[in-house]
Amino acid sequence: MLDLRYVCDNLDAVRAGLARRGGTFDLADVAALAARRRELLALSEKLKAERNAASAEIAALKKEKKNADALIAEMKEKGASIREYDDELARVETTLSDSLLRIPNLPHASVPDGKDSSENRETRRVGKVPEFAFAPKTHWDLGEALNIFDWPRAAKISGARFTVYRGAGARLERAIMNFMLDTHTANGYTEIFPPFMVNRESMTGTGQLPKFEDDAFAVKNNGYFLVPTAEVPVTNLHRDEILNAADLPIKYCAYTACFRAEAGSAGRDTRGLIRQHQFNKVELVKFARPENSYEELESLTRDAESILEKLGLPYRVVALCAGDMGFASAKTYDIEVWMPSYNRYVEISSCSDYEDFQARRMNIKFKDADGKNRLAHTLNGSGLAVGRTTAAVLENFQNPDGTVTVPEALRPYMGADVIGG
RNA sequence: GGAGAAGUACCCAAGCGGUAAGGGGCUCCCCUGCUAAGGGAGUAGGUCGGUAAACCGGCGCGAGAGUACAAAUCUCUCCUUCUCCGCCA
Repeated sequence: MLDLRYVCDNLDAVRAGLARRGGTFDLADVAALAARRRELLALSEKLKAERNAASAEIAALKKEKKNADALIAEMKEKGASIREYDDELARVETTLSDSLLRIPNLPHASVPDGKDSSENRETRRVGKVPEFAFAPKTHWDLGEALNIFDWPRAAKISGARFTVYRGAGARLERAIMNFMLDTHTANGYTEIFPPFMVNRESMTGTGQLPKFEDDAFAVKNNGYFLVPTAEVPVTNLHRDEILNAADLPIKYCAYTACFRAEAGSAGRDTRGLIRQHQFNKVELVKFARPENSYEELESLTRDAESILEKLGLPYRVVALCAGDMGFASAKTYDIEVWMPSYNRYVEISSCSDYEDFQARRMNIKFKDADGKNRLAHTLNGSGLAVGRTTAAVLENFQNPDGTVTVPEALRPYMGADVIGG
């Protein structure tokens, strides 16, 4: 959520920033509602001050057993006016906050212009893309031949876009998860294991609601949502809190299963592990001081990349252009791993600085050196998507005979050097 | 799932229609070689508005609604915690 006062005082700058994302937003409405809100507040508060003074008088009169009927009658009328103002105020504030909650974040100045992913800017490329002396297989063909994935049965017990892992496949997924968590905790991130269902307030706090309700799975009998990412429960840990400034930056890592409706992506990535209704992910979350949150974004991105480096998987980092960024983000780097079956780099992590956009929704502050409360900055990034990492390991380390060499870093977790054979 | 109890500040806690007691802690001061003890004063977070500040005002007793001139106090709905019962990995 943008700061209402800032929006009203800088209408043109805000319009220009939002225009970089594409789409149009009716800010005139917001400004008009904000002005009306201030008017109503002034009217209502003046009467309330009078009422408070009169209440004290009435109490004093009653104590002295004197008649207060005239004053009470007068206050009765004022009370009716207060109610009218407050009713309109409530309507104005509801509309206003609903509008604000649907306006995306402003892109940071360093974010490149552009309308979609074709205009993202490559920042760096690491590792060597493998050249196979044989025709490499896709991870779904490899997986079926090795009997480590069972999609027909996943479809039977659940439906499309679900996977059953078995044997070495299940073990590999778990090995990768543990390797990621161990790496991040060794690097100063505190491990969190949060609930996989959250309430509406949490989904609103990180920005999934109210605008993107169709993308989430809602639980029918209690109104909870299945988490689309650990970002939601973990960032909301500190909702409505004033953090100790000395504790910043706070760094968390968390594994959760992630659940996404994938509305609107019918027909895309229908085979393999790339796009699932349920997938595993290890997430990194930071709470930072505003003055160095962009440094924290750089280091968070590096921390996510370190997983790919340790595994020996080739990847690149791209800075998303303004038109391709997520709703709440001020700046995003995607990390893309080389996926032989796609013959291109495929997103495996998205690292974002939200500045105070989420913190304002969630009311997350910290006490400054001069004792003032300021909004914290929140950041997060996948560290990494586990299923896509499994796919990348299988494809990049496959051998001509259909076996897969286990990367060195995973061997202690796998208890094996090779899958199959 | 059933029955009961409770939610007031950093902590404990009183108040149960008429401007939010008290204690601990914390901050400052006094008193003492130092410390401890003692004495005094201050201490309702936040947030919204006038307005950038001083200052003034609105809201605030778990959340939201209602009754009333006036709500921590009365009514309703919800949330959380605790106790007992039931069920359960």
